[in-house]
Amino acid sequence: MCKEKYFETLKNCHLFQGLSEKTLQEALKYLRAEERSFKKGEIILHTGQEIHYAGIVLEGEIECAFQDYDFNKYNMNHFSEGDLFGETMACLGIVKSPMQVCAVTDCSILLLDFRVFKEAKFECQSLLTANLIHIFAKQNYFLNQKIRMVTQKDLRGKIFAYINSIQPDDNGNRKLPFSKTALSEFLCVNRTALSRELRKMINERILEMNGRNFLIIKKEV
Amino acid sequence: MCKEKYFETLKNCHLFQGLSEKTLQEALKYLRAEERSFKKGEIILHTGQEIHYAGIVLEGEIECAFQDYDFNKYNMNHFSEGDLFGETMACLGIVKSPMQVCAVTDCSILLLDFRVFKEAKFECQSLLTANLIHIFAKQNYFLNQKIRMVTQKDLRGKIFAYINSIQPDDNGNRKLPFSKTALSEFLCVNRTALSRELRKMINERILEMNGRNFLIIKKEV
DNA sequence: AAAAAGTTGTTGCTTAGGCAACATAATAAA
DNA sequence: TTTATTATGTTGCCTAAGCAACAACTTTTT
Repeated sequence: MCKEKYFETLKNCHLFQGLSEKTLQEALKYLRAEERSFKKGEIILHTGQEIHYAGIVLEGEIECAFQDYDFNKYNMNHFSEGDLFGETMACLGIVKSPMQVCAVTDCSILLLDFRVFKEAKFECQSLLTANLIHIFAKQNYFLNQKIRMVTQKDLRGKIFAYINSIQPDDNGNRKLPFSKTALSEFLCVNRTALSRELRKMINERILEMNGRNFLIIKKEV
Repeated sequence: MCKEKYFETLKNCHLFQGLSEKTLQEALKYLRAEERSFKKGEIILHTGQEIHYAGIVLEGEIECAFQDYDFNKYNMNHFSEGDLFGETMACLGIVKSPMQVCAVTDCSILLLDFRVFKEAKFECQSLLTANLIHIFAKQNYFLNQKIRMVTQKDLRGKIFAYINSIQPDDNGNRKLPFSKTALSEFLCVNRTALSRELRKMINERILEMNGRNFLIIKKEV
């Protein structure tokens, strides 16, 4: 369970706002709280690693980032003492982390089992809140994806990130859900530049395009 | 209250998942649901307009965007039938909308008063969920801001968007909470390019810089 | 079916900004 | 204090991608 030492930090954490010491203790038990320590530079959560927990930073600094095949790092977020992280994945029930969490300094983390939030009771209000939480988590996830796409360093990276995010059908075809003009707006790039880059990718046999259908031929290594 | 016509849409909306027809009716009453219609191209919510409501798209398509002083549009999100929007602002209690919501096609919207979600009951679980919702809303807001920054079309725009987001002290000074190197990572730009652009802005007397302290002299018009 | 509105592709021109390569401060660690 | 380490600034080179201007095609509206 949680050490006395971090009590103040927890009381100031938004998640526990308004709770008395006694109920805080109950809440921690309810959430199966567990403390972990990490050294500076240590990876707290690897890309692809399974997660069932959210975490609170008790001490130190951590950061959250996407990492590419070519080890480009896309900075997403910094967390310091009292911050909650990982709640999106935990609430969405995504078990394989799409990003990496890493210790910027030596730090101490409190793990919380967020699966309990999904045990909704069947009266109207708690159902609504459970649903709302799910919506938030989804929206959050979407925004993360969007940031990931728009921060790719070149147009090709953005295109790839987007097309990859579309679920392929049985033949590996990925259908663009809207016009290419809309895609350029979504990716915040110039439409004609998008058109040009797509042409290039097709000429280089990286991609096949048939109207709004895409087929990835050669994965970027 | 809500027309029969849209009952199916509402039942398929994630917010109301798991509710019976009867409880759905109760929930709508509880949330003070009101229907509104908009024509294609019409603005549903202006930048800066006061909001106390979230909304569900009953019919049609809408889009959500930041709009700049120079009328550049930063596409954020599309919503279609059954989608919930505006919940972040509603939950955060931000009354002046930082973005514009606009009808892509003729549409029908159901307004919901989300202030009720904040009437937390004082038992542990409902408090936790209320807090979690707040955290989500904040995180969401943050991600929106971040997208807004990284999608600015030039470096100067990104810098401006970032510096503006820092609360100034009484003298109008804005203190960078981290190193400039970290800023370049956060904005996903090249560090040396950032350094160069800051130099330019200082030479043009747009900005004053003193270590990590910034003073905006001339606001972009 | 005609007109209007929207989508897609193409191709020059131009430049913002990424990158490399360096120097110098400022902090932190030994 | 000395030595690492990390932060910051500068500058030249070069290319990716924004923009304008156009043509052709599709879809929607009347």
